[in-house]
Amino acid sequence: MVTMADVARAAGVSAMTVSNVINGRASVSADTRLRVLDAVAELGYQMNHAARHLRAGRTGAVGLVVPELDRPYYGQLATRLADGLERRGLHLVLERTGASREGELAAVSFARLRMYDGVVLSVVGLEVSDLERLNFDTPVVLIGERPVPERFDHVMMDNVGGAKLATAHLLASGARRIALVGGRDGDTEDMPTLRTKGYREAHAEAGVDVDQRLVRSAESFSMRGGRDAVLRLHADGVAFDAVFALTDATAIGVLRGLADLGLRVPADVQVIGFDDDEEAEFAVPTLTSVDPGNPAMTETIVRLLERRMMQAGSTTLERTEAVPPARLVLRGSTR
Amino acid sequence: MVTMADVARAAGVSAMTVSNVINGRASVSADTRLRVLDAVAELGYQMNHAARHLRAGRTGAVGLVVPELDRPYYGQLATRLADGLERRGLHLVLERTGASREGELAAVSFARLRMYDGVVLSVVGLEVSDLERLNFDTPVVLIGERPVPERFDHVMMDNVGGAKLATAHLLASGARRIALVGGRDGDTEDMPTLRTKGYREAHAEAGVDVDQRLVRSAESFSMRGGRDAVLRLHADGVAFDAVFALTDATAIGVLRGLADLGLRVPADVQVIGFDDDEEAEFAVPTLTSVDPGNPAMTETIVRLLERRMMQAGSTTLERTEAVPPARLVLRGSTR
DNA sequence: ATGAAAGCGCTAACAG
DNA sequence: CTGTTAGCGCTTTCAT
Repeated sequence: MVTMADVARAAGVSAMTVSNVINGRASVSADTRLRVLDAVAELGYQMNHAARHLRAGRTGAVGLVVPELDRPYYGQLATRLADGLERRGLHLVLERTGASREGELAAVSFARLRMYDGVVLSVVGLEVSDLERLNFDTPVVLIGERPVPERFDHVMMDNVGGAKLATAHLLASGARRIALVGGRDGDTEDMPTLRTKGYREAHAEAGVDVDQRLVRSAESFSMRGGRDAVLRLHADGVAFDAVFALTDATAIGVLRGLADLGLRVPADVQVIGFDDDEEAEFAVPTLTSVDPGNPAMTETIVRLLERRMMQAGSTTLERTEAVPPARLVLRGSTR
Repeated sequence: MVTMADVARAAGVSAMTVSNVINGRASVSADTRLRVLDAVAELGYQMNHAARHLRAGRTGAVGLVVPELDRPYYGQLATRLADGLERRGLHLVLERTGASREGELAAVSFARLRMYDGVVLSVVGLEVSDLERLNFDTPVVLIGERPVPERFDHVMMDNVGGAKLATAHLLASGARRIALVGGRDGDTEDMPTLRTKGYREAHAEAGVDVDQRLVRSAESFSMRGGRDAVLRLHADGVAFDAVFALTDATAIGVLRGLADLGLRVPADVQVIGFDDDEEAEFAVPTLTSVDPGNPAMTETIVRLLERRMMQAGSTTLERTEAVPPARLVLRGSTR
């Protein structure tokens, strides 16, 4: 292990000067800087991040904590965030919670989050009370749909509005029996409940009744969940002329299920998803989807994080709750 | 900030005893343990990982470093690895290199990798010489297709064999003009070159000539890259009765491109991908793909990593190069 | 079964 | 412009 002290000795300076050179701090003579850099190269010195972190409290990394690593939505979000952060000299690191609020998360993850200068936390499945306990002073921006404690910045999608947009479009194009795949009526303000609310509001405004059997929960918001739900719907003999799937991944599964059933999209059944994942543009047929304003969300997240990371004890900062407007992107799965 | 010393004071013991309790080390009386745990709960103490890391050299985290965060293959690999590692009490953290071997990676990432107890590194775009410089003693398992320095464990796909399998299947089913999307002839042993080699070998064995115009590079191994390549192929007036796409993401793009062109799959054109991503099962039509032995790879990676993490100075360990056998998974995109 | 002392490698604060 | 001192919060080692 080569330490700064080793480099200092080799260059004939103090460890402090090495530190100053490595961190590009002002006031090091060009000559000294060169000698130090030579020594660094010669010895193959690499910074010990743990030591810097302990002493300076800074890691240079931002953590993005999501429920699952294999959902396109999160992968694409991570990419956008990583791009935005890199422009500001920060490095993105991705972790998963496993979407379960149990043990692992509460016990391990919360302590781990202090490894980062800032954290973007997707709160699917976490209770407000869990978040209350998050009492370290790392800047945190929450994303996702659950209600969150007052003190956190929160960036969320317009779930109700977006779902309403999608449903209204289907109704306007003549659909009268719109299956809601992944839908759920409940009193918790989670993603499925909110999008279901938008679905119902659109129906109410159009004066169309909702057949309760059309609202189908899915085992997960995955491709498999979408396909299985639509196959079950059909097996149960429930007729439908359109599907609003609660996520794009689910919608891709729905398209697959409809193909299994020999139903044509959009001729027999129209389909709309939510998220505007890149997959939507390449599905067969291409998938109409609700764009929740992904670029705006990214921009906002980075800005909020940066703001809190600037100010150390940022309790004075006003708390922001941002909801970019949703927008419908029309593609081949609707008429 | 609540430290161990604070907890120790509250519990009327020494910091050392707190440490022993927290780490579940033996030899703490049940009574003392209880008092310490009470104090921990009361004060809301959370371990400072940076300090532990600096002192003990252990983080409990394994890093997976991949070129891109928004490729299904890597997301799914990460999920499998995280599952495997969690069973052994380790935590997976995902980082991206951006697939460029420039600056950022060499300068920042290598030092950052010491943040982990072990590292799984996907080496797309890295040169052997870069890896040689990776001279910290963190256990590393390399994945990906580039040749790697002697001292690293390496888990790779059977690129040549898998590509040969796919191509041979297409030839056997009567295809005579198989477009190779993403293909490239070269002398570097990278993924495209190796898969192209398998494609050519299958042709040679079947005694079928390859029209050089059928070997098309793609801008990237993404959906967009696949679609664009197939559209260009058509625009150039090159006839083809099958497509072997170098990755599943590329193949999904190819399916989209063929739909744009009004070509039916598999009636007019058969398609095979590589990776056996979950997407293959849900594409329209479902996608025949080369399964590189993903579960076996995961298992091997975890085992190799664990082995080196057990042994501190593991230079004595024999180095392993693992290549699980590839297998063709037949689905609806082939006849 | 518990504690005291020392120090991991770095950098803030100050001195020269 | 450069160096000295001290200490971040934990754990290793050795005593008791």
